Amino acid sequence: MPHATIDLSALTLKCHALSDETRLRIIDLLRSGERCVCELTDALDAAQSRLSFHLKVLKDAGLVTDRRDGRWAYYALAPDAFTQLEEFVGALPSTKLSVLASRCC
Amino acid sequence: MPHATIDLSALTLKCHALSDETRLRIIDLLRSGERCVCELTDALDAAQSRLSFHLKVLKDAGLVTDRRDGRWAYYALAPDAFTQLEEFVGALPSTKLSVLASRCC
DNA sequence: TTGACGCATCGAGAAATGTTGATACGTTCA
DNA sequence: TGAACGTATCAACATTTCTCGATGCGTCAA
Repeated sequence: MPHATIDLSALTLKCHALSDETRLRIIDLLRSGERCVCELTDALDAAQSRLSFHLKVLKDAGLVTDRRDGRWAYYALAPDAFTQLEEFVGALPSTKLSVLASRCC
Repeated sequence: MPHATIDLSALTLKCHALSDETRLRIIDLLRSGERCVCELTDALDAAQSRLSFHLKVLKDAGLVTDRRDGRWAYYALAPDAFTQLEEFVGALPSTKLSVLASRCC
């Protein structure tokens, strides 16, 4: 009962999403505003299916949002998610995980 | 030349270290002070080689330090590393990756 | 010096993650 | 309607990560 009940999946999802170079580069490109997938494939010189895969990881983690416009899909950062994760990482050395997991992300 | 020169390994190492439930639980146990490996194996009910593996991941990421005392190895959190990572995550949506990578972590 | 202990490391296998090319789906425009 | 486009998804494979048991090394105590 002690730790078996804590759900850490939301936390590990977010951290995992930031643990890949391609995804950090995507975030870097979205810093200046939303981009469609084709702009990202051009900028990163990566296959389109690869970008879709990584964008899904980022979206499932809640770090980006997507928007459909005609045949284009635009992705943008979700700044609040970064703020939450920032607080989580900062509090990690001093706050009980059970508290963080329930409060955060 | 644009992004090929940025070394993101230190950043991805740290984020990857936080993307695993076992390692988050280790951090949770180290919150109240340093612990030897055998205390962690007891608390987490995990094989000793498994703990050593995850402790190495955390250590390579710079999130924990280790200290030898006789036949025991004591691990402790490295709070500064969490502070740095906290700042990195918070700055990510607004600061160029090249700047973050060179400054941070 | 020998044996028990605590820990790191290794190899092998299992599981998860990432990549690639192909295909399918909805949209736009002729 | 049909063809070109942008994107998501899939299957297959490659790569990485994790787990487990075994082994080896240093330390301590008898």
